[in-house]
Amino acid sequence: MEDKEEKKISAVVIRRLPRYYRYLGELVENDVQRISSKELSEKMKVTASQIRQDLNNFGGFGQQGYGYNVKYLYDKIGKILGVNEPHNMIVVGAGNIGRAICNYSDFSKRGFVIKGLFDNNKELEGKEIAGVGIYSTDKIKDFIAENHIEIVALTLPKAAAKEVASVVVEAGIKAIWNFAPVDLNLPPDVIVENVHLSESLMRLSYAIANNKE
Amino acid sequence: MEDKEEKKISAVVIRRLPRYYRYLGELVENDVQRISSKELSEKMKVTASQIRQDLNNFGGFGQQGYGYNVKYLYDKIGKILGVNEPHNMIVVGAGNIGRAICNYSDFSKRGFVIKGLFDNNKELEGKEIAGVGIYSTDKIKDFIAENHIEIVALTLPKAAAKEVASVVVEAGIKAIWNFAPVDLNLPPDVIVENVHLSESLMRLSYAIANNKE
DNA sequence: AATCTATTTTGACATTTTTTTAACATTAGT
DNA sequence: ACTAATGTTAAAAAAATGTCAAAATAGATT
Repeated sequence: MEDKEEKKISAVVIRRLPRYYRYLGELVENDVQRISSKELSEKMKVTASQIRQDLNNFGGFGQQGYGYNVKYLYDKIGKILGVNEPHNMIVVGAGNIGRAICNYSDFSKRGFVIKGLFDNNKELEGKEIAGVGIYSTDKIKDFIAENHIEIVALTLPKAAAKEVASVVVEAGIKAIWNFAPVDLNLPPDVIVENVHLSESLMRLSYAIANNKE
Repeated sequence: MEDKEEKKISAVVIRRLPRYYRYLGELVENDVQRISSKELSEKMKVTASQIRQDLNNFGGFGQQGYGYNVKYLYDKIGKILGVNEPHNMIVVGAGNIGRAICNYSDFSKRGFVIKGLFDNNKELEGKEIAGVGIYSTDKIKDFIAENHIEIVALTLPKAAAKEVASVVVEAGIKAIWNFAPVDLNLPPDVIVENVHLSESLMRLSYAIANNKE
């Protein structure tokens, strides 16, 4: 076994990285050259120790007595997160959320390129939204093969989401961004990132009910 | 100090509750009367121990030798999450995400009642989306006071989100559902639930980059 | 320009806290 | 009486925090 190097990074760490990335991006924009874990921790309201610990999972990006070079660290985290190279993506379901994703230019800035929007509504076929062409759902499989699609966003009702999920997995897709309120049970090598708005809202309502101090 | 009963429930537990609630809801729909933590754990792919542990944070809802009564447990969790009584809500920002929220009927089923949609675009004023009236942003403060609004959803660019956040907090709002890619730094008694789509997508791209096994 | 000193700050590790999993005694159902 | 399954306690694992030696900087001094 030559996998001695493969230390698995825990999910809680990964969950924090994009936030670091966002803050560092703002610093880059403001031409800040360097930052210490202490300073960053104050901005972000986490402990400096955690920031250093998290970063050291991937190697030492800082320098003692100096801190971190902002641009360098930003690029490093970007690379870790895989936003240094483009990812082709399609969206299935041309409802409001599907359209919102197509319209949201931040994704393409980060290298997430939306190649097509799919919907069962025949009337939409041939039209486009924010420059993204709309196609009939039955063309998904071919489209995936022909356009090197890596990510499929599902913005559909739950039954439809399940169906489409198995179709695209058959077509070789390994990454699904799921907005339907359902757990897609897919093979273990398929990654599903869920965005469950109802659950998010319920957490908020829990907090409201228990906000007495 | 008479707060001896106030054991703080950890955030990871709360994060799991809505998912239990969803599964139990499906069981209710399918007229399932009872379920054991073991059975539920197999469906949900978590340990039975965790389910029991989580539920026992709030008291014993089950019965030894029997399991849990589905409907009873469903209602109990619903009550814990605060979805047993309605919450009035407004959405600020009539872009795609704002409209998606207004259109999504599941929220109102759960008692989240959208009373108004606000936008700076004067042309939208007076119109409505999915039965929700659209108003000018400068009317927010009065509207909150007159309509007993509890939750404000912010579906705006980050600068605008920050501005509106401080306005609504001044108006007494304690719960914000934030879709803008920014950390709203608000007083500690104001709860912010973030939905950061870019961060979600980056976690997916991290997983893609590290999906070799 | 070189050297010294005080200060800063990382990376590593030790400790503490939290979270998860396992074990089991107890209770209810069959 | 036997089985099933909870609630609870204990153990294990994971995560967060605190500590500190080593390294580098920045400033002072020669």
